[in-house]
Amino acid sequence: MTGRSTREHIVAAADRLIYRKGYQSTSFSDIAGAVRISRGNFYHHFRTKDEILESVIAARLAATQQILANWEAESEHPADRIRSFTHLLLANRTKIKRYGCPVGTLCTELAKLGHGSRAEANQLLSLFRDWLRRQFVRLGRERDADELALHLLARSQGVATLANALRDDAFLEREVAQMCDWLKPYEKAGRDG
Amino acid sequence: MTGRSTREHIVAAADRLIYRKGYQSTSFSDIAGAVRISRGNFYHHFRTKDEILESVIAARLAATQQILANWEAESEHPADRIRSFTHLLLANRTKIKRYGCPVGTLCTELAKLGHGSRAEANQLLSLFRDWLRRQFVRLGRERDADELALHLLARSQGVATLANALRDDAFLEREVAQMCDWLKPYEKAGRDG
DNA sequence: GTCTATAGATTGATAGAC
DNA sequence: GTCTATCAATCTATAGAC
Repeated sequence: MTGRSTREHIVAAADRLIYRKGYQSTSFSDIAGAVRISRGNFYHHFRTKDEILESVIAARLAATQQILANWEAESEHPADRIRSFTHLLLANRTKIKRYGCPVGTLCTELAKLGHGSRAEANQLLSLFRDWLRRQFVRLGRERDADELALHLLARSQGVATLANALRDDAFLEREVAQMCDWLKPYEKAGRDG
Repeated sequence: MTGRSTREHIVAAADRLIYRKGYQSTSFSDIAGAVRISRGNFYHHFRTKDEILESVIAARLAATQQILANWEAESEHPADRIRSFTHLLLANRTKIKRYGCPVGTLCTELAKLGHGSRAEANQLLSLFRDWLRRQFVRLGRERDADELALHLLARSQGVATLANALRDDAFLEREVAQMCDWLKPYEKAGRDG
């Protein structure tokens, strides 16, 4: 029980607040209040607000890679792994209904702000995209694996956006089930091949 | 040629800026600069920034209803009308790649801000939802017309989100084509019934 | 109806004591 | 490493002259 460093506390609080309120709406005062430190103490750990964002994105990238690695460890068959991805929407349903997808909403906000960390935020999408692509390759879809990955990514983004706006549980469950239905033909082909 | 009133100019400029930069990022200075009036003059036309947002949403609701009415006038068959909806993504591709979907990004931002006009922004989604639902009813899908409408709405939201993040034209065209493919079975059933 | 001037709050960021 | 005090800029909003 070493306890996390102040820097780690700052990143964790900023991560949470940026997800809930958005980057621009999250002020130093907000983060300072959450971490219980003074605003001035911030600049001992980070030079600018943008630097905090960079650390938050880096932390999310690391966490995402961990999730993807876990899904690979939990299931051998690619179709099961892809289902783990779609079920993220169900596992995080409460937060998604309240705050949307943490990846999609950040990418959208940074795009509108013309923010310099937009590319780094997009890497979060790329992690899922590349991981899904590899699963479809293993299902024998080398030819269109990336298209299929982007299709599923887009579907889940759209579901998160509408689930957030409408706060509709039935819709969310229905769409996840449909994504799994959509996957079935590819799964069969994978087992055949 | 009566010319638009100052108030209309303000709403038009705010609409454009809110789409491009987001609501929170759009300041009175930004709008004043675009309309070429002083900041103080604002408050002769609107009491608060939130009131401008309300007017912008009202203008978008009116414009959306006009678009839907046009689609109905242009095509008699519901499937053709639904295709008009999906082709919005192509017609507005340049803006969507830069700024995302004006409806989805506004709903997402207002949800994160916990803004009072969130419900009004969601009415923009409802306009599309209800209109699509009516088209599916006319295709003989009374039972699941609303589900189908939400499905298509979610798909288009996801496509807009990813097209914005990735700035990928091929992806956008591919997904719109796939939405049209998805529609075909319902269209046939509609013609049969 | 438009302007200038300014209030009052908050923002990101800095300086320096402890 | 944490604090208080403060700066300069920006924001929404108001008051009042013209």
